[in-house]
Formats: sequence, C-alpha cells, structure tokens
Amino acid sequence: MKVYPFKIPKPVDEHLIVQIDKEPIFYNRLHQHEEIQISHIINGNGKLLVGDSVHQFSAGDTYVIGSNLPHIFKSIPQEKDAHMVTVFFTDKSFGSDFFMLPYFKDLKQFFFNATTGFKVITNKEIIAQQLIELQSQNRLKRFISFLELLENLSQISTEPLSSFIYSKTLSVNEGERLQEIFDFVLKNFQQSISLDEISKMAFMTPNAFCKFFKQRTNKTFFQFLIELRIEHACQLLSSKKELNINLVSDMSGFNSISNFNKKFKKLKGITPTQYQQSLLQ
DNA sequence: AGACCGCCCACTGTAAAATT
DNA sequence: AATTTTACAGTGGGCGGTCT
Repeated sequence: MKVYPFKIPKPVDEHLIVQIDKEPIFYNRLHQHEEIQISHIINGNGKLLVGDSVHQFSAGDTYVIGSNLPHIFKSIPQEKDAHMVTVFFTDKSFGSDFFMLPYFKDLKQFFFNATTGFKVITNKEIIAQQLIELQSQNRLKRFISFLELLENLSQISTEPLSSFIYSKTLSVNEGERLQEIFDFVLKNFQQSISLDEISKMAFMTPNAFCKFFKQRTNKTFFQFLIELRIEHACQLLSSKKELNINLVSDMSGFNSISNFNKKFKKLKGITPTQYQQSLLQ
C-alpha cells in the first residue's frame, strides 16, 4: 500500500464511510487523507502520532483526526486483534455548502477542534456507543445518527492532539522520509540516538535534517524524541506498577534519573510517582 | 533545496543534598 | 531506602547566515 497520500476507499454513491479494522495491528504507516476521521478503539493499545505529537491510545478511547493531519496508530501486538470503528467524511461529503447551512452553526466547535485533532474526554461511553451502532444501521438512520454524533462531539470537552496545523499536504517523498524516520525512532528510542545517526539514516547532513524535521513537524527532532520516551514511560508505569522509577527511566531510553525526572515533570506536570499513584485511584 | 560555518544556549550526566 | 531536586560543567544540538 502507498504511504502517501492516503485514499480512503469509497463506494461511488457513499458519502459516509464506516470502517471496521480488526487485525493483529492497525495500519502502521504514517499517512494523511482529506477525510476527517472519527475512530473508537474497541481493542488494542499503543502510540498515536498526530502531526507533531505523541500520545498513548488504549481500548475505550475515541479520537478525531482532522483533514490532512498526518497520523499513525502504532499498536502493540497482543493476543487479541486490534479493533476499531471509524467514520470517514469530509466537510464537502454532502455538498460543498451543506455544513455551512445555519442549522449546523452549533457544529462549528467540532470542526474547529478537528483541525488539530482531539481526544474525547467526557461522554466517552455515549459517543462510543453511537459510533458502534452506526455499523448496523441503514443509510438514512445512519445519517441521522451521524449528525447526532457530531452534535455530541461539539458539546463535550476535548483534549487537542497536536498544536500544529498542517497547511499543506506533504509530498509522497516527504511522507516516505518522515515514515522512515518515525519507524527508526519507534524501534530505537530505548537506546540513545545522536543527531549524526538519525540524519545519516535520513540521508541528510545533520543541519539539513534539523531543518527538515522542524519545518514538517514544528518541533525539533529531540523534542519529539523526549516526548516519545516520556509517553513510553507512562505506558510502562500504567501497565506494570511494580516497576521502580529507575528501571522505567532506563527502559525509556534515559541515561540518568535526574534527567528523566526533569523531563517527566516538564511534560506531565507531575513526578513519575505521582503519576503512578494517580492511576491507582 | 541542501551544505557548511560558527555562536550560543539547552540539554545531559555526575554528584550530592533534600524530600517522601 | 527510594525518589526527587539542585548545582554545576562540558557538550551537542539549534539555528541564522551564507554559499552552491
């Protein structure tokens, strides 16, 4: 399958695509598409890269990915298949003026939040239920439910996934290059990575690499790397609470606890142990 | 667009102290 | 005892400028 850009397979007269993914792992390429994507994770967990940011996803989460936002659900293989329900559509799916009609004024918040992508925080169950029910409904009912879903998504509180708005679509080459970089980093973040190393694998001089990465993601490579490592640490802390902090720091690619603590607090606002304790409640 | 240079500051790890 | 914070010094990365 082509890395970039991504085309959502669409029947000729279908405007609202409901897709079920149930495979050992999710599609593991960085990709972007015009369609806005609403995805509910039924099973599976891993890291979600959106634009310039790293998040952990797990079963029960619902995400909205805006138009042309590069993203990848990098799942951790498990005994059970990764499983998600997704709705694809564009603001033009029902005619270019459809969502401009005054009836949809209240959906403005949704479309605004979608541009950076967001995670559903409140009313999770209701929204998940609505998404799941879409699968089995006939077209008219599905359309009605879909509008209700958008209404709900406009009213809930959300958490943005990325701070950077992609104004342009990446070229195929740029996409492939970023894909290779992300692949490499996801495999190797537990060891130390130097600028020389990463730029060599991208076939660029260190300087060109810095500029390339910054330009496409709005953050430096090492900022991204730190965020990835801290997200990994969070995953460890939540899945294996018997691990001590020292070990978690090691396993996440940090060479000193002092640095790990510093970076953890800077990104999460609390110390690793506080984070661990907050999960127990 | 990428290569090369150079300055400056952010990040890194060590060690030790403070906090739980 | 384990974890977190602080101080400090050395280094590598960020980035502006300039050239190809």
